[in-house]
Amino acid sequence: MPPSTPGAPRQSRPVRPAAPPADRGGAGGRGGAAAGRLFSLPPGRALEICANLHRAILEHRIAPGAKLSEDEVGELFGASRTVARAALHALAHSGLVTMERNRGAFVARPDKREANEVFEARALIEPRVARMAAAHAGPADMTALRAHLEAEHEAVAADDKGRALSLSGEFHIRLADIADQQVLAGMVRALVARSSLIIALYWRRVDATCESHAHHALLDALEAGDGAAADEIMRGHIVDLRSGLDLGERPPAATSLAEALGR
Amino acid sequence: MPPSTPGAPRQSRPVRPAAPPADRGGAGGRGGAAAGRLFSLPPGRALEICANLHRAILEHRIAPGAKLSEDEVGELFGASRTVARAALHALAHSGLVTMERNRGAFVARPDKREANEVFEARALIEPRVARMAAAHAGPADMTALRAHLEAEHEAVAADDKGRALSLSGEFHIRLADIADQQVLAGMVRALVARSSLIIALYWRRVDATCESHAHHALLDALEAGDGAAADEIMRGHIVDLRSGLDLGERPPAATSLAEALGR
DNA sequence: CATAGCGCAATCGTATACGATTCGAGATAT
DNA sequence: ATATCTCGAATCGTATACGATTGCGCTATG
Repeated sequence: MPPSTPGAPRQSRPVRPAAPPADRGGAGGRGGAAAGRLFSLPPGRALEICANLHRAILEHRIAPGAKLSEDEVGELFGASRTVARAALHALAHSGLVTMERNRGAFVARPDKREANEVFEARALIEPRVARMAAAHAGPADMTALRAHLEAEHEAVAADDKGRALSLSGEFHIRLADIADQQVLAGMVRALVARSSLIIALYWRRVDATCESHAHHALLDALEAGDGAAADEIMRGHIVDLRSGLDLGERPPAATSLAEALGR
Repeated sequence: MPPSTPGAPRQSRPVRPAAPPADRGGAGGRGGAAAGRLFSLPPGRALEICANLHRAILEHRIAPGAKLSEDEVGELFGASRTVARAALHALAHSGLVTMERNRGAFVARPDKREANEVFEARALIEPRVARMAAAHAGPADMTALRAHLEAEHEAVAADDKGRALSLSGEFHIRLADIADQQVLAGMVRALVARSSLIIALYWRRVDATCESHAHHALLDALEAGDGAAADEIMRGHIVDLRSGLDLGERPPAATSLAEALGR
């Protein structure tokens, strides 16, 4: 319909937020359609923008603290400010951006305290999710997970940090979907997203990012249907992740801004 | 302040959705300001509408399934559709309303499955929160909690079901605030809100609603600084709550609509 | 030279307008 | 009498317009 009208003077490169419009759906097992929704937005342009920004942030293509002007976002995606605004609000609710009245939206910059809280929450929730996943995983799920790990390896091999991190987080989300717990899955989604911000700010370990063998171990536990093992492995994995953060340091000074996104 | 410009032809009484504009702040202990925010909206009219609808839903003044027309909500609160829309979106993000494209917003009607998931999540999260609260609670917190229990009793004595339920839920939120865990507190807030919808749909126990002595027992555990006890009591409390639901029954047919809110 | 006052540009908040979609009532044919 | 089709009202989705607020740079002054 209307969006195709590229003729408009609005050129401004589309910033190519990431890959094609490929939506992640598909592969997942029984998860179902509704379970995969990141935001509680009705399908539409706003959701598309939301998903794109979400990915861009998760892949560290936009730095924490960057300003997300409504005008800019709108023009960038060829939509009006109204739509951009809705997308930013959705992002704000998921904790990825903060909004200040009459000031605008900014990519969130979780402080040390919040970072600790996020990982404490993950340490509480995800082991249980892993346990449930072990109880629910079917052959199709295992196949999908194996393919996912493969993709993770490829990203690491290609030294594509952003994508590797993104996939690593997505692994946790897939587990939640397999566990067939939509409520917990929603929480995991939000926590993983915020974790990405935290990692962007406080990560200190330079070596193999999240490519720890924990994911493989989890796969094994799931295959064996060993819920207790999955629980324990996940707990250790989260603790390990947190240990890779430097939570004694003060948040690095606010980085420049939107221009840090490649402009 | 600014909206005083009543000159506009828009009269429509503000509908006084519930009680005075009393915001719940204050009493809470160290929680702080930011912790108490229900929605990630910048202060403004939208937040006010959001909070009002939120309370109305939590007090069962609006039934699950009721339609929330943008026009209607807007005129009801003397705001334009734009603002109403933002408020409804915020509510949708917190899971209290569902939005269907080109159809509108409706108060959510969690199905049996979702109800179970919500209480499973609460059974996982809240015991831990209670344990943390026991470790953090100070004298001021205890005083506030005692006052809160007092209010709960009063509401029950006055046979004000809606308010009693609302206060009962708020008790759980206060615990999360005392625990000084904003992330978990946010989750508890959302879960409590959804629980209210679930109770509206599936509650079967007619006797003393949530006025079980569990809250008193929790108070005692907190006072003694006994985290383990608080954990266990809370777990039992959640299980008890869930046992009061009839999750074998099919959701009652959708009630009329917004007019059920007293207008 | 440092500081306070002032004006302007940028951005957000809100309202309104118009096109698109959906659902339901009424008419018509079988 | 029932089922189907068509048309219309209601409601949402999106765009645009205007007023308000904020922050910043410039100028004037002690």
